[in-house]
Amino acid sequence: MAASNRQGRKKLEIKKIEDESRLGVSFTKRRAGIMKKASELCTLCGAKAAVIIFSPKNKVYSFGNPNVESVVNDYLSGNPVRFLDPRSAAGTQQAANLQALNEELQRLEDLVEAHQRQAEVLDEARQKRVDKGMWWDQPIDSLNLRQLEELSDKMQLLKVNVCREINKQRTEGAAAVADDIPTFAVAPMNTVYGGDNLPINVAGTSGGGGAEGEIRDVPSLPDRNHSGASGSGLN
Amino acid sequence: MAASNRQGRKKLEIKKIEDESRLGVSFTKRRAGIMKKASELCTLCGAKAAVIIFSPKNKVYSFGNPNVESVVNDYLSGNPVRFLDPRSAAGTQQAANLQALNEELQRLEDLVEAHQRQAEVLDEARQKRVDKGMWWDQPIDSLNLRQLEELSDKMQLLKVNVCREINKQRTEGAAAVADDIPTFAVAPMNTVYGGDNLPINVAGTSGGGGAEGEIRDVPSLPDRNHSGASGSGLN
DNA sequence: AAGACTATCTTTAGGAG
DNA sequence: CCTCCTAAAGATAGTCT
Repeated sequence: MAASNRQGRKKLEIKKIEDESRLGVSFTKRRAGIMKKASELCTLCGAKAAVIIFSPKNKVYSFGNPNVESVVNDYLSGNPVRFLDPRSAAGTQQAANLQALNEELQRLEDLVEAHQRQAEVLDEARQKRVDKGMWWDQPIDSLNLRQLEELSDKMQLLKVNVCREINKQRTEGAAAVADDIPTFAVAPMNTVYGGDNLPINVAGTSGGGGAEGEIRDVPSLPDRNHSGASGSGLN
Repeated sequence: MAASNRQGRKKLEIKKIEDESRLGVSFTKRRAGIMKKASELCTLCGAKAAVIIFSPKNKVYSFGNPNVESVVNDYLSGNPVRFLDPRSAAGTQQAANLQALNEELQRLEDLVEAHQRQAEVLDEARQKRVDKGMWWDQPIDSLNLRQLEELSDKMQLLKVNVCREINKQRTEGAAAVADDIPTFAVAPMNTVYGGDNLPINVAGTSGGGGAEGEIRDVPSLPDRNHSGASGSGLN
């Protein structure tokens, strides 16, 4: 009914909306829009895509074709990781740090590999023993256990080194960043920040206004078939 | 240029585009559109978001605010815990890096702890059973084994993330920070850090773009399923 | 807070260079 | 592969129910 004097859309500057209630409405509308666009892209072009959005209140919304996990997985595993190149910092103290870190990483990797092999062997071996009715043979997992502990040790070490390395880098570039940001530490890492005791999705980003975002464009990588589509209820 | 008979937009059905060349053009345009929308959503509403798109030819494109890793990590772990005050470096790229790294480190710590506990329990339990003469009880190490494999997976992931973060921090500083609307500039992540590009992951494409895609909306933590033994060792 | 409406702004198919 | 153009299709801010 009514007057036809309805207002139409007004141009909106792309900057943080301060009005909470409008922000919420816009968020909902735009979120839906993005999801729709993403699904259209998938349908039209046969692309695989994932969209993950955390509302300002940290609720999660996501879209994925064929599903989020698969896409994220491919993304993660498709980004080749190179060890750090000490040469780029040749002669500096950093070079030494990187060198140490690299060694740590290498050892870590070796361990992982060894463990994977070990796991296979273990499984196979046990299966074999079981098949033969030698289900009592058990010294095997004490070995397993030792490896596990070694692994833990290595991880601790890695963590320490990474912390130290990061701290060093941060101090060096302090000019730009300024301020005394809490230092990375191995021990006191339990200082929970964020205050609120939300059971799950809490994000402490509060103050941050920035919204630059990062965009990347990587050459390629073949992908593997992952199917599956889990359905999930809306909330 | 003769005729000014320019055609305007035509309605397009939302179904797979068969014409390869048109598909490519549409893909490019729509992909850019989605990225833009996502960044606008982040700016307007202060949301965190990540978009990952695989072209039909499996090239990867992504957007993330504050960065893909962080959002994906939060999505995967469902519990963003902050240990550093993000505000101290609010808005800077470093803040994002530190945050992501911190998350990884926390997870690492948790893993180590869990495994140490596990190791103790295992050892104790077995000892107890052995003492009681129940040396036949062995289902225990099948569990052990599963955990081991999961651990390996996580370490792999950890390594990836740590490496990337470190590299990012090292290369930063020279990188001009484009202000303004996030330019969808290409940041060649694959640029060699260690020397050369190694062949990385493989995966079968099977362009089957299904169709639908899955949309989810959860206030709580999503499932953390990511089994799949991705083959190949990147790195 | 959820829909409906509408005027307007934004995206993009198709085509040309 | 791009960029630019046009005009139609689509998304949506503001408003009212």
